[in-house]
Amino acid sequence: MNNMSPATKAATLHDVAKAAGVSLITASRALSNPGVVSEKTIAKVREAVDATGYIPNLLAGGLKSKRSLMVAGIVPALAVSQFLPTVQTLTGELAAAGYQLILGQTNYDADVEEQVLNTMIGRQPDGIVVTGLVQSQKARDRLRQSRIPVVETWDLSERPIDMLVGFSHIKVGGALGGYFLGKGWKHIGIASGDDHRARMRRDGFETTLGRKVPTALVPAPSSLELGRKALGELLEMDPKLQAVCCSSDQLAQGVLVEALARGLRVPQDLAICGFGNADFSAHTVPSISTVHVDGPEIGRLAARLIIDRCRGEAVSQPIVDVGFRLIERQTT
Amino acid sequence: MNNMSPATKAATLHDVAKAAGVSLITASRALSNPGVVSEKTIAKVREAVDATGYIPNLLAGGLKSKRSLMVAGIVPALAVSQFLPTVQTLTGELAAAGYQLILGQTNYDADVEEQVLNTMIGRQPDGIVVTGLVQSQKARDRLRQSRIPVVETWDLSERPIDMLVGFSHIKVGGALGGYFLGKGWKHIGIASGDDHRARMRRDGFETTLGRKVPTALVPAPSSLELGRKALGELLEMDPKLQAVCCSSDQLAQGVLVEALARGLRVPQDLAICGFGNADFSAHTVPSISTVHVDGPEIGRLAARLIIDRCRGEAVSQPIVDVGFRLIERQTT
DNA sequence: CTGTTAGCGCATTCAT
DNA sequence: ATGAATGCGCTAACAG
Repeated sequence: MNNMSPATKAATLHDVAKAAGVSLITASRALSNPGVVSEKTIAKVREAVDATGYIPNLLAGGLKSKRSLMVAGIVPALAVSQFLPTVQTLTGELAAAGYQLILGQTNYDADVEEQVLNTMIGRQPDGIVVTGLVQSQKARDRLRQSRIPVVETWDLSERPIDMLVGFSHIKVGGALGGYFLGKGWKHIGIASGDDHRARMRRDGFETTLGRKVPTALVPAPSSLELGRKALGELLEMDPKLQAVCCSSDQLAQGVLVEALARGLRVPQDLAICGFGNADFSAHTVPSISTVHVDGPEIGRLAARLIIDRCRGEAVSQPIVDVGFRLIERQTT
Repeated sequence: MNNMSPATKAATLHDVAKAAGVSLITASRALSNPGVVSEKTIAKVREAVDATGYIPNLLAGGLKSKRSLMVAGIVPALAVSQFLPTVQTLTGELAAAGYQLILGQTNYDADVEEQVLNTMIGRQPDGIVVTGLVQSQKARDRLRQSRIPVVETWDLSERPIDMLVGFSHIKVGGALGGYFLGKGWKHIGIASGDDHRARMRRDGFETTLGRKVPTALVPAPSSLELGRKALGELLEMDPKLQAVCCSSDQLAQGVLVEALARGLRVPQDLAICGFGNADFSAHTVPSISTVHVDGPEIGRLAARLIIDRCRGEAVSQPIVDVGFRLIERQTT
């Protein structure tokens, strides 16, 4: 290895070429397109790279080649655990293909979202992955105009900006409504975050039940604490409460804890259902019934779509419905 | 607003300048350094920006100005909930200052970490924030040589690569050990992840107790499920188990659930202590004793250090110990 | 206050 | 298989 003074300027491809005794472009090709360069030259260049400690400047490469090898990922807030498996898988799959993820947070605010997306476009990402549908129409137009591959996720729409991997929250709500109907519960409550997707599930739920349902709304991010509070509110609205439908497993766990603390038997006195199939839900006592969504798969597919598009391959199915699955456990 | 055909090439600063009837550089200054440009010119340029739908190419700007306005953030895995508040705050604070975060995941693997850091350096970030200390010596050397501001976090070291915001895991373990000693518990067990920092806390714990402690090791990421399993293992090792020290609140919650499921009274039959002060820990029944670490503050300080350094301001305190705090709740 | 010139580091033409 | 020239889009330096 080398032993350059720490103040030395970073080596450029120019330095590598000089050290290897070849031209700039040959060094470039040896590294990024070795197929067209002789073995011997490649070896020399490799050696020069080690000697100089060269690290390619991806900014410069991206500027010229129009491929930044970056993908923007937009979430409402990182701590929304709902999306974590998706973002984690997305990041990993992209990294495996040589892409890095730039993170943006919208705080559930359409104006911030628009702002963030603008900045992201300026970074010339090779793709943009958004959790949820992009709210602002201005941002949608701009994204479409930018010709950057876009994947909206965790929701369904007839007219995505470009591509989409998600599922129908209306249908989730409907399925839950049907399940609650089948159980014959009359005194039902909802504990729900007040974000867009939770509202849609609630709409689907109430539509299937054919009536409005008493609801405790909680701010994001939902948590065990808020679930406990929500149950308190719901019991005040309806002391005969038999079952609660929650917009997340965190809330459901809170409702469960509060119910047990109040001496209610679950599910005999109070049934509880969550959403998201969090890692803990199968292992609480009693275990939490919920709706499973394959978060990692959403991330994987989103990465696949972006990468295929970047490679110029035709994307045969730009809208993927990954569906969902009711999981019946002990709380119902 | 405009109504360009969607196939139109993206507007460049050149187009804006032409539309505004000024030179390229004036347009540039009107946008990035308005102080030195007349009101009238700025207005004209602003208008031209709207008309053309111009979005600055930050790749090009960064190449020339040597300020990419990007910061690399490295985590073992995004789903390690321990770090989420830090990363979320970091991302937010950086965004507020005009910087975006590029995410990298190491999967607790030193080779992957080295690889990821190399790629990151190639993106010319204005700063790098790492959770934990960088393991690979090669990577440390390279980072130092790169002259990029680096903040290591969530740990303490006499010789960080550059800057550091964290606390001593040895001391956390020591404090927990002292607390357990004070309680007079004899039959003690540890449920611990097998990552570097958890090991250090365990070392500190055992050192203070003056003996080895039966340990159930669990793989990352720790979870409620693994906590339940761990208690099973610990009870097999020592049926008289009185107290368990866990490396995360997720594990602690699992131990709690399993203990209650086995009919043990907590804390009378079994005391439990966690680490991290997760959002749920204060609200379980019984609530979980734990060690509080200010994750958001770590993110905020890391952002501050990077930003100050980028602005050329002297950083008076490159090593910040944010400390920790034992929180005694009902499980002890 | 505004403009001209130059070049960041690399990859895509073309040529040899 | 290798090389020379050109420019990606922007901003830092210097002029005026």
